[in-house]
Amino acid sequence: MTQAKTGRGKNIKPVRDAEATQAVILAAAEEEFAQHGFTATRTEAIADKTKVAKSMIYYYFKDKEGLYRAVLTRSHADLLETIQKLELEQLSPEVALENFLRALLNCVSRNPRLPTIMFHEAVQNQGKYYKESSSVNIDTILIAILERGLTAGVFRSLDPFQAAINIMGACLFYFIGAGNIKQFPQGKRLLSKAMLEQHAQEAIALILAGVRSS
Amino acid sequence: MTQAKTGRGKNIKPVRDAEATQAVILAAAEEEFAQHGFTATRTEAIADKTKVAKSMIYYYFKDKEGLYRAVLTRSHADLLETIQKLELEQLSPEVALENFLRALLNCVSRNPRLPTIMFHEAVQNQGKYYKESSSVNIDTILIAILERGLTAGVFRSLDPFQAAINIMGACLFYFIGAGNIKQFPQGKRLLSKAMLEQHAQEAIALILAGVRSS
DNA sequence: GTCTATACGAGGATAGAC
DNA sequence: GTCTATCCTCGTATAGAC
Repeated sequence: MTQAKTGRGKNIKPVRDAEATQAVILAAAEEEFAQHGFTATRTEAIADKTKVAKSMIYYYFKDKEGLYRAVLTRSHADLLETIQKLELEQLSPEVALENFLRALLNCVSRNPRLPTIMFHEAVQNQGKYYKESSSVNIDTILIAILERGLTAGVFRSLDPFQAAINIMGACLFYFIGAGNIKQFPQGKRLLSKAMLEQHAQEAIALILAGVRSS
Repeated sequence: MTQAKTGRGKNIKPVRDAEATQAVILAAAEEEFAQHGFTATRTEAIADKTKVAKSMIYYYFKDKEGLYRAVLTRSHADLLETIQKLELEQLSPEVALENFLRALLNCVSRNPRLPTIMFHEAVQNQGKYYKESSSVNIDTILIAILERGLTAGVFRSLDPFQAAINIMGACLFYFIGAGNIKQFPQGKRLLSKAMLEQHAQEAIALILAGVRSS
């Protein structure tokens, strides 16, 4: 997609690649929306980051809201596909749960902006756009796994709905709190590869131990 | 503090109570900041909600940022005091953990805006104001409990730092996701008294089972 | 202490040249 | 397709009467 720039006489500027430009805008928008949410994000901040003109946003995405929708759907679709590919219904509840968690954590580790995007959407917009962008959601999938494990007797007695939320929290809060947490004295780099892997391990261990029966 | 209004001739308006006005503004601001975060909150929205003039915000709190700081410090202090009163160092790690969780969940159940305020602060402002407003933080307290339990051998082998974050997540994500979650088909009222109590129970059970050794 | 009216800057969106 | 220049609304903050 990103073919060679059509740089003739002048040294850098003229790019002229519709797809590339859109991709660049989307990437920058994702960062900005992830940090600030819809309202507080400035279109100019996105433009500055991309080094394309602000008006390109309106050319490709109509307005700020259109761009927001685009970011939201893309992020969410990415996560949802990954999870659905696992075909968790085929597996035993314990294995299904572990695979689910591993995939989820892997996905958000690759794109740590995802949790904060969803968070902003949930809090600021009360899930308005979120709802539009998908019929199925991942919580439902997790609930189903927990229910199967309950009836099979491999999980301890718990409320699937409540447990699903708390499990998601144990996985995702890390990314949401990252900004705050890095202010701590020890000043660890939470999004380094090593720390992300450790987080995945720790979260999975906590959850599996937390739901197992006996 | 909120003494009788000095309503003479006219039917409602003239209140003239500095403390009361400040309190009203603070309460409204807390709601708005909790939903929208600092930047996206409109001072006018706060004023509309309070039915006092917008300029009162500037009179009492200098500017939007001053008001934000006030909200943040108050929320945080409330939570921190509650936890510190427990004198957890005196207790065994298991009991300390359970009391900690119970107090935390009780506190945020009474004020469900607290988690979203802290979250916005973490994500949008990277914990800038948060850091100012307190030297100690609750995560540190939780980490200490986990470390004590580790050396005592009552908790399974885990990383206290990582575990503390994930535990907080299991408790608080419920409130952060509430906006999104209520869009679900079943449409439960997540902030009803019954549901909040169930959440506390479920979260505590999950965490205790998750950290216990053997 | 409280209100109304307003100044002023920031930011979303568009026009039109290239 | 991309840019620059510009319009105009919205939102913070202040002035000044009561």
